Amino acid sequence: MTDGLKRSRASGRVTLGDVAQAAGVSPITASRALRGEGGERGVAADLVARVRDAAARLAYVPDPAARALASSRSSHVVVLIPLLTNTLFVDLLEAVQRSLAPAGYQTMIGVTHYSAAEEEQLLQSYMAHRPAGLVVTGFDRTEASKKLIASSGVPCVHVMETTTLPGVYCVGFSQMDAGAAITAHLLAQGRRRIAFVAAQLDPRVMQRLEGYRRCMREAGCFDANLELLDSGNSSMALGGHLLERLLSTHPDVDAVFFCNDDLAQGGLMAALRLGVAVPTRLAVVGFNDLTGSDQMLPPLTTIRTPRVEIGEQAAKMLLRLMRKEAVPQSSLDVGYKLVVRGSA
Amino acid sequence: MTDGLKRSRASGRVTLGDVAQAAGVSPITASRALRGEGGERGVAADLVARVRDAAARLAYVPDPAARALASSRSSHVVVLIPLLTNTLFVDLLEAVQRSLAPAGYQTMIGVTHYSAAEEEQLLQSYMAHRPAGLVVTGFDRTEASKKLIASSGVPCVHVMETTTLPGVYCVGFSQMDAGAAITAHLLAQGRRRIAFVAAQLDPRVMQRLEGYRRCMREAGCFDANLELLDSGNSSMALGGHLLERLLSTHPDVDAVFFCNDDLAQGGLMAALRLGVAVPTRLAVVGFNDLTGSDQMLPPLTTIRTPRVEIGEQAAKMLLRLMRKEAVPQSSLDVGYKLVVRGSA
DNA sequence: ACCTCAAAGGACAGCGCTATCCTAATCAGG
DNA sequence: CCTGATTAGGATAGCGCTGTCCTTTGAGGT
Repeated sequence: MTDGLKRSRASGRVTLGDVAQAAGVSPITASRALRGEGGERGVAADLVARVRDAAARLAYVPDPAARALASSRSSHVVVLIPLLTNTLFVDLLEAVQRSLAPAGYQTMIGVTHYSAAEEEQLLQSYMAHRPAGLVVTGFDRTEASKKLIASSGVPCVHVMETTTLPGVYCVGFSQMDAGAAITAHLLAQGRRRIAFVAAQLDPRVMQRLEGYRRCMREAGCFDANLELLDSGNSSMALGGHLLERLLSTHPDVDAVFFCNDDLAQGGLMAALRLGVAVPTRLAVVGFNDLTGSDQMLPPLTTIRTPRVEIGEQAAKMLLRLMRKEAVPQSSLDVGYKLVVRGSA
Repeated sequence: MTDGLKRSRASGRVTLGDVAQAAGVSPITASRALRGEGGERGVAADLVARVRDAAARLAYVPDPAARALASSRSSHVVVLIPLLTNTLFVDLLEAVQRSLAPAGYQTMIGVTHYSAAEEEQLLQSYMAHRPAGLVVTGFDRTEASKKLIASSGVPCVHVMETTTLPGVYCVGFSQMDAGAAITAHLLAQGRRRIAFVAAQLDPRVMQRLEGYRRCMREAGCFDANLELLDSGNSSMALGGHLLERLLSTHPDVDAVFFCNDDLAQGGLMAALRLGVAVPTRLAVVGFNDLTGSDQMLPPLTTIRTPRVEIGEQAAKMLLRLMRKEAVPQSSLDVGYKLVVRGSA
């Protein structure tokens, strides 16, 4: 009952109650006035102004913990990506974060290391935080994870791939089509013995492989021996090793499709080292258009994947879902782009 | 007053109260039993076991929001880094995250883009979350930021640089010494006209520059014209441009010290393109030992910066601070390592 | 046998906010 | 003029946990 003039709490923190008092309204009205964005629940404009003003004057900062406890929804958005060492996902992450921050959402990152089990565990622990939204990579996860997501009721957007399954929100592009497109480019250049070299065999890599196969079959050039799949982690060094191995076992290849740019960059450096002329003797293409690919010698022909746009669109979609607004389309294909440079 | 057998709450969530009831103790005892790590407040061992067992049986997951509200300390650790596109910081971040996760701390990332103003704003908004700890990069920040950190009482560890200021916790290494060390290596190879090429002129880059200057002066080789500083963002492309510019204006240089590996990698590719023999005609060194530097042609001589160890040690130090344990030393120098490869 | 003191467990209250129900006021239609 | 629908604002009651006392118990000293 002892009301100070400004701060009633012992903690010294400015609370919603202080703002309400300063504005001459009840705490609930202050709460509603401050939150009211868009689909607000009718608070008179002059009251809103008065509350806003009081909040600004007192430098009021809402307490996310109290808000989360009372509403059982936090201001966190959990983003689950396979790896932080692949700039692809870092770009995606940054785009999501940049798009969500202005709306007051905090991003929490989980790294799954391409492991469905690890993802499940991360989900389990992050769900305790009652996140407001969820962004996950691809569709390849355990049944338990899927159930966890579905039963939690937390809005979820899947990125990097697309599906036409109803009720599943996703932003991505067709990895298979992109794989086929760059293979077609090599075929159009007159290449016939085109190898597919891959590491880090995640679902998206396998889809690119399918695109490659489809295209090679249609051209009558398919040969299963031209596929070199390595389960190791993708890196420049591995790309170099794989190219050496490929050239020694299949000296007749005239083009290589590396499933990722870091492998391709390593391959390109190995070719330089070995004195293999690119693109004359051997055409080389990559995938993703990562940093540095345009600086190689020769510059790398690749598929530019729109991860920034994917991140932005996913954030936009998630924002709608979190606000319970209508989402125009649950599956968004943002396409890809063939970037032709010197290597093919 | 209606007590169900298992779940008393309408939300269906298993609460601490449920666990306490199942274990036959009061909620506070359950709370203490479950939290008690190390410096616990005497709860009998058998009770602890009973509570732990009950929690496991009911699959109890504590609510971070409720915990944060009641204790005014969340389980979040805020990590502020300049950039997410520099693998240096990503490695650091991942190490911190990996070290903190087992202790139950969630990492929240803030990207400052090398801007003290942006950092201040991030701090302001993140502090509302009452983080349990803080990891920040370097010491270069606004007075307001410093005050915000100090007055909040949130434990804070500074990374990448060190200081002997009392009461300031930091883990890093001497950027200046490292800069001097690699310059000394070039001098030892008989190089005399050693250029310093830099972009992204953050405080740490300037410290490397100071190390370079000190070393060059001592060797009687100092020439201010050999410094090429560019305020743009560091990238391979820029490294290439800068090397070209340098060679055209100062054809007599016999070595280049790039302040960061991405610049150096770009420089190396440019040298290949231009037909400049490395290291015969021109020695090239970088800094940080980033991904791909060992795959260049020739492989890049550089300073390996121990960002993973910095991350781990910073996390360890922060953990101690958060638990109010004694910290052996407030300033930890983890050193650096000269990695000699083909380019110098 | 008395008193003191420390240790273990519990009762109580409240962190700061919002969901939910409720009241008062406004307005159109018969 | 009355009724019922609609709206704006408020009172109440927690969300799930932990800080801060307070009570109980038993050991140890004299």
